[in-house]
Amino acid sequence: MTPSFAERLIAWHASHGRHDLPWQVSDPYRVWLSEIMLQQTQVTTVLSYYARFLERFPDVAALAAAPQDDVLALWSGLGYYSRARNLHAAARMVMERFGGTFPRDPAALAELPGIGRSTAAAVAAFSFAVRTPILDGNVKRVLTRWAGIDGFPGERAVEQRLWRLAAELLPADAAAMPAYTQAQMDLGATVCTPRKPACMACPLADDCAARREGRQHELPTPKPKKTVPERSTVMLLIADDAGRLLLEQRPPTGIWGGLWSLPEVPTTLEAEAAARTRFGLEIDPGAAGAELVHVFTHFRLTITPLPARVSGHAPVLRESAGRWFSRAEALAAGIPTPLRKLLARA
DNA sequence: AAATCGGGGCC
DNA sequence: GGCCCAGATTT
Repeated sequence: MTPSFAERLIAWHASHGRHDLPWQVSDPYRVWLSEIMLQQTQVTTVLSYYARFLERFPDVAALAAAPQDDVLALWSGLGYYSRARNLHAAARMVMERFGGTFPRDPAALAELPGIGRSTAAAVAAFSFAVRTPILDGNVKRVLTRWAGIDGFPGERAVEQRLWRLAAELLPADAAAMPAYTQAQMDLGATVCTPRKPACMACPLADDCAARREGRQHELPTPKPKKTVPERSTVMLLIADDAGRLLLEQRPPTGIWGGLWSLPEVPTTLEAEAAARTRFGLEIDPGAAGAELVHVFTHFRLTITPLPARVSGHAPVLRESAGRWFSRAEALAAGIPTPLRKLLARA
């Protein structure tokens, strides 16, 4: 009798899986934090952020008690800043609704902001050995290949089929859930990789549909692609006599939500008027610096940096709309990556 | 169902 | 330059 899907994965994980990751613990706070950081972010990138974050916020109570700016500052550079805002909000909900103790029910976990079905399942499986399936990018890749499932996994029908299959393949023994869940992630990350999968090292190769049909490189079916729009903006580097820069906090939602960034105008022509109306500052713009291209998933942003010196005050002074940051203060704050690059230039 | 959210690693 | 990554939320 050949071992089951789950049995083979667990046996493979025991000898070939990753066992040294810092979030491989049963503390739901640490598991949750790692899962959020690992959403769309690779393990090697997360490691240093995770250590720094835990040092500053060792438990959910410490995180809940912190100001949002502190949380965003530690998140700066990781991207998808709604993750940080949701993390903070969820910490406060855990304190208020659950007295600081994470629920073990995946459905309850999924009601916390930033925790979807798969992340909730991962937290429950790792922390409490709940018998519930995950379906992240790794698992989607493993399952579409092993079962030979065609169609983009982002489509509802395909995704539903994958969830059903993931549930059917769960190990019988709930105690095996932490190892089984980790095994799926590790197999996807180290063997069943997007390019050049190491099928010779795969415990599922014997009955893998994609391997049998030579379709490893066709599955999962890629997302239909579209052309990305181009956008441009001018970022004002307004400096005072002390050389400090004027930053403003971005709206809580949207791109770089809640982060501190440079004031922006559509074109250099609007710079002086914007400084006057928004901040009550008279400025003397210099020559525009070299353009900086920043690529997002869904558009390309060309940034023109425009340095300017404060030359006086308008009748109505509104510096409260912004805040003066020294270079060191700016680098320590929650700022988007392009600003970090601009600060590194001079 | 599609769009919105970033940034880094990798080929 | 394109694709990928331990996705969730909004529209």
